[in-house]
Amino acid sequence: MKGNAVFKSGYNRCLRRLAHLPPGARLPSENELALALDISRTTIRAVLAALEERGIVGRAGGQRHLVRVPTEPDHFPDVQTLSAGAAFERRFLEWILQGDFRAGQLLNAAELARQFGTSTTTIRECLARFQHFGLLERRPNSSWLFNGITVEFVREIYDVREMFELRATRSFIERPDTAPEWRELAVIEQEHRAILAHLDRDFALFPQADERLHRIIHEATGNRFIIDFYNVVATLFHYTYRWNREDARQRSATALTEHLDYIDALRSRDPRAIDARCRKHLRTACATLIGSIETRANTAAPHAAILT
Amino acid sequence: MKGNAVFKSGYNRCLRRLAHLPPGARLPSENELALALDISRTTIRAVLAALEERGIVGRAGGQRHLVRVPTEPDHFPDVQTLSAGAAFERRFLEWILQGDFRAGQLLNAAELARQFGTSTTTIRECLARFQHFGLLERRPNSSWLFNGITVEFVREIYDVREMFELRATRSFIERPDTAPEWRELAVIEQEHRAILAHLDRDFALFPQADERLHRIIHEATGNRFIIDFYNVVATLFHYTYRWNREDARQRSATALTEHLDYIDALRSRDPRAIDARCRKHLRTACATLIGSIETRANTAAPHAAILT
DNA sequence: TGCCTGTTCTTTCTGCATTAAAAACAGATT
DNA sequence: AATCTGTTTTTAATGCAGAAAGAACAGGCA
Repeated sequence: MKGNAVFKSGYNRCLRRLAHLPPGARLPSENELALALDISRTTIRAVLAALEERGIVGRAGGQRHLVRVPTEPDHFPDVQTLSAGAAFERRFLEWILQGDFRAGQLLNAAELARQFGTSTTTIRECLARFQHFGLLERRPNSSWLFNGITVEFVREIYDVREMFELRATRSFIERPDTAPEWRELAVIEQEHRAILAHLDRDFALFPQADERLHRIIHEATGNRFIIDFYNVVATLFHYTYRWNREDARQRSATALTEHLDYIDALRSRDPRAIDARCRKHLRTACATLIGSIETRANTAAPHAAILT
Repeated sequence: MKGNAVFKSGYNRCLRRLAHLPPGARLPSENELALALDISRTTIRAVLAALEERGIVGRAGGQRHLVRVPTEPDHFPDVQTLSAGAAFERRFLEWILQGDFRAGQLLNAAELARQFGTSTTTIRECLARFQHFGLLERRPNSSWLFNGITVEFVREIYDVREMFELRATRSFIERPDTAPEWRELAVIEQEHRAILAHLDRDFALFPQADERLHRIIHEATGNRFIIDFYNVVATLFHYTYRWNREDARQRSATALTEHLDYIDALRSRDPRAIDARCRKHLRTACATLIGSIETRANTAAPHAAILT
């Protein structure tokens, strides 16, 4: 049966909203809440009914009011607020990229379903998405082949990424000075400087800043294929970033500095400077990733084979 | 239940193979057949059992022999040799791209399942694939949005395609003279000349030749993202080629000539010449496609709304 | 009239069951 | 020893059903 993730996430978000109200306050109308939480009125009604049930909300006639201020234990656990598919996607990527699963191994849907406690239907649908990432290959009427994050794979990704990002910078610098992107860029620059200023404390914030900068550049193209590709890249990097924790501080510092140069180049609107800085940064990033793959291959023993 | 498409396609391909043998001839072993038809021995055994049942194949002890030469009516209809998913994919693309379905309309899986006579499971899985094409957008817990082949969409595709193809030519010309790609290119060139020589009769062969040329170039990169993208492009073009039948002959002639120039440039290995010819050809192709979209928008009345 | 809540109907999500296909195993035959 | 066929065990493809979420309809009240 369908897991009521929308209900639970709505319930939690609704609680958070009520926490700001004083006890006794009138609740907003069902329509207002539905709009605010971006779920249907049907679901809001279910949430409100549950809140009444638990004595958090009371009603007089058609009007609802807050009975007591909700507390932390009133919330559902976060895991339950993800749909079966989304939850599996997260856990699966974590498992396959962080764990010891190696390129060339086969995955079977039935086993995964057992392991992750969901149905094969959900598994199949999600694995199909990863095909798109170039991570998995489907072999009809047979198991799935894990292609793995190999050096070759990273080269292919970066090859495309460089093309796309250079192309994106051209769209970016065509924006008029008044465009919101330039303001956003200034904010990103400040964020970078702030991290650099307290590097020892904050270097772990680098991935977010990185994602924000590259995303705004890619999005300037307005090209759905380029943006879609960046989403893939960002997802993969999110999960592979932690492969090599050594020098994380140093690597962040280098990348942040390269970013600042890159931002300067963008401001200058000089294509040559931009190309040079962008290429330089991407090459460093690519080399870093390849480096962690190799470290990983040498250190972690492949005691994988949980699944044949 | 699972439709036995593998069995039926194997059955047909097996028949075709037997048609070359004289009556009374010994059949190859199960293993050999399984390997040759690229299906499992289990399925081959089912096929052979069915052939015995129908008196096409007989057996003495463990040995099978051909009793009578199979004829056309012994085959299964082609439609049944496609898996539920593949069959739906084909019919759906045909329907949505050839029909009057317009950008911005909503699709719902339940209705499609009724219309195409398959289950919603299959529909969902396939629609997910088309997300990748940029054709559809999934809106969780709600219907699918058809983005359509708009002028904007075509511009985005060609923007990426130009980057990829220019990049691919660089890989291509790095191949040594002895590489099989150059031989294949020569064959493609001959094919082009042959079509041009009998243009009035053969211009309908152009799409195949076009696909073959561009594919060999893209594949030279060995980059899975580039090749995957070309697969998307090729599929879309396969279904949109027939939008504007006017001037099909003339358009093919232009493209074929541009291809020949492009091939010459590749042979010269001169990057500038290649870029110029490649760009020119892609711009023509893009303009042609945009032209047919506009024609289509003006002529075909949007009496679509089969689905709300 | 416009917004609210109550109700009903439709559609998606997701687990499960069933059958086709593959894979593994085992004895037989050359 | 290698290859063949017969048999059994697993796994993937796909339809279906039940519950959740969305959408539309309807009466009531400011």
